[in-house]
Amino acid sequence: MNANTTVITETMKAKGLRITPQRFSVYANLLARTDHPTVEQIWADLNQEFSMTSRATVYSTLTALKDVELVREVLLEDGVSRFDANIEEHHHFFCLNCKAIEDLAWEVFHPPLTNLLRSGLEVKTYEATIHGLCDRCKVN
Amino acid sequence: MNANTTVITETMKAKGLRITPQRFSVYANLLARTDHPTVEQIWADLNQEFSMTSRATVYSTLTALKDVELVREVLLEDGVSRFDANIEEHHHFFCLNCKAIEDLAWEVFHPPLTNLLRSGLEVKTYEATIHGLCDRCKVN
DNA sequence: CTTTGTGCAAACGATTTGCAGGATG
DNA sequence: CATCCTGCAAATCGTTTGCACAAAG
Repeated sequence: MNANTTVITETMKAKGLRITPQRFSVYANLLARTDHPTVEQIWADLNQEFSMTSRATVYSTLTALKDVELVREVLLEDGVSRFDANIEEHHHFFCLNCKAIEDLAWEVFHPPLTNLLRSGLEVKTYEATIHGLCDRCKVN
Repeated sequence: MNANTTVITETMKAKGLRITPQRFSVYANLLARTDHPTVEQIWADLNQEFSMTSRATVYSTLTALKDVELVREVLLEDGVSRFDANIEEHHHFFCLNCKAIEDLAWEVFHPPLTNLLRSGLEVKTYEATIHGLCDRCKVN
């Protein structure tokens, strides 16, 4: 049990989550990647060598992690939910060609000019998505 | 056939779309509202008095309109696509309580500070969503 | 031991698809 | 009259649910 393992376990415990091998590996997998995987991708990844978890458990684990705000759900494409263990405030870059998703620094956008909003709207949070081409897909 | 009807027909023709009663009414319905309806809502609206179109046709019409950029698809909630005939650049406000969606002026956000982006990313478009409470849902 | 999680299979809801008949340009 | 659209039903796909069993604290 290395340091990282302990950190993950403690983080989950601190949020009141019961630790199981399935939950641990779903969260560890998500923490180790930055590509905003779908349930299917996480599930495939965890079951590559041997059966580790069912799809239904991946779903329920992600719901639990979302409820305690350890992961976020990202909706950029039609028909699939993607997940992100980066819970810092940030924006997203979406490659129109290869559909890759990348995190962007929060400072990339100035806060909204709330004086331009119709009065009556109460702002809680905001976030932006930039659509474009990543370096691999760009025609140079 | 009033002026508005002509405008709608001409707009569609100009984009190379074949005009049918179904297509006309889907687009006219979407133009007349600002609430970003789902397919189900458009379909229910058109079939209130008498049967006007099938769900499948609403889907295919929206796909056609999207392809020629007369409507936009908006993804803010899980599991449903919403549509918007406002094709001007704009942002969205999403009420966390009643799920209502409102268009926001483009100027509400300054353009992204592209110098803060990882070099290699080519920006095409961007848009932001503000999550908050609308006047009806806000506790005063 | 009591509570909560797991996994399977069935259920679901939104969207897509195949195809025969019908309308459009 | 050739092409494209419509509508129905069946199919698909992501996600949820019910339930019996197993594991966690």
